Amino acid sequence: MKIGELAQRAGTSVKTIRYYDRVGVLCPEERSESGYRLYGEDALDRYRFVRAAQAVGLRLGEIREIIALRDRGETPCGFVVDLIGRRAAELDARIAELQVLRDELRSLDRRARHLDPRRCDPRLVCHVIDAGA
Amino acid sequence: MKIGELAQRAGTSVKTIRYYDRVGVLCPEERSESGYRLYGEDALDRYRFVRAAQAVGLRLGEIREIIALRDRGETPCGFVVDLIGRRAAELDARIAELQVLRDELRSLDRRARHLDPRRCDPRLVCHVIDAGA
DNA sequence: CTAGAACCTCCCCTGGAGGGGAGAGTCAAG
DNA sequence: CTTGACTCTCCCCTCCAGGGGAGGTTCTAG
Repeated sequence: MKIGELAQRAGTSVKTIRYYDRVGVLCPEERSESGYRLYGEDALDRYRFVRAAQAVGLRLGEIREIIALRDRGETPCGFVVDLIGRRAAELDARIAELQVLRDELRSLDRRARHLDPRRCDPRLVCHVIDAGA
Repeated sequence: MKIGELAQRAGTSVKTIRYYDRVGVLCPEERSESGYRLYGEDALDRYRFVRAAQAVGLRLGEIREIIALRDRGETPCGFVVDLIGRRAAELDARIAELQVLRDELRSLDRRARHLDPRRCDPRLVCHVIDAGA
């Protein structure tokens, strides 16, 4: 199967499939004499795996490592478990940061509603934000 | 005051100050004959305002708009309140997304610990992720 | 007067996952 | 035989807030 058919059956773009080849997560089985990428049926499963892994927040570089382990005959489970554990911890930290920021915005918002714009200090750009700094 | 002194007193880099000029959030009062940026004392307050606005998640383009309103003699409060309200709503949405993702990762993690790597289907890249797809 | 510090503009680089398009080769049907 | 669809590689562009450095002025202290 050539790249166009794979892209269509996978419901994605030719550009994406080429990009996946380039970063090493979905390489063609072989090339035709003229250099066309040729894929087998399993390319479709591989594509779905890549998407599933992306959907849980893994980056293509990490997905490539998982695939490389598998291709070396090792079971990547341990690596994957580590990876998702770390990613979950990172997410926790990120979520906490965003919550702090959101709470700050909410309190700025509440305070701003009690401020009178006419009592703005003309020397400041905006007392809503200056006051919150 | 020239750019180097401003950068030092503000505790930032010359590059950053030049960048702020370029995007229009902190422009010099004037230029010397030789083209050097010359700043007044208020540049320091302006700088702090920009940093405060960045700290609550506003982008330089938005900060520029706030400053532009102010420079046109309008009070940007309404605009700012809208902006932070929208940003807070965006953050809520983003936080919810990340929480979903994190919960998914946690459940993958829990399930993975009960799987036996030796029972991995060799045709799959990784049953941990495939199973979660 | 001269060395070196400070300043200028201009251009490329980062990271992630591709998108857009140029220019050229290849393949199938009419 | 030709046309049009498909494919190839290569290069630039996106977003964001700058960082790095080249190559060229200008200022300042000794």
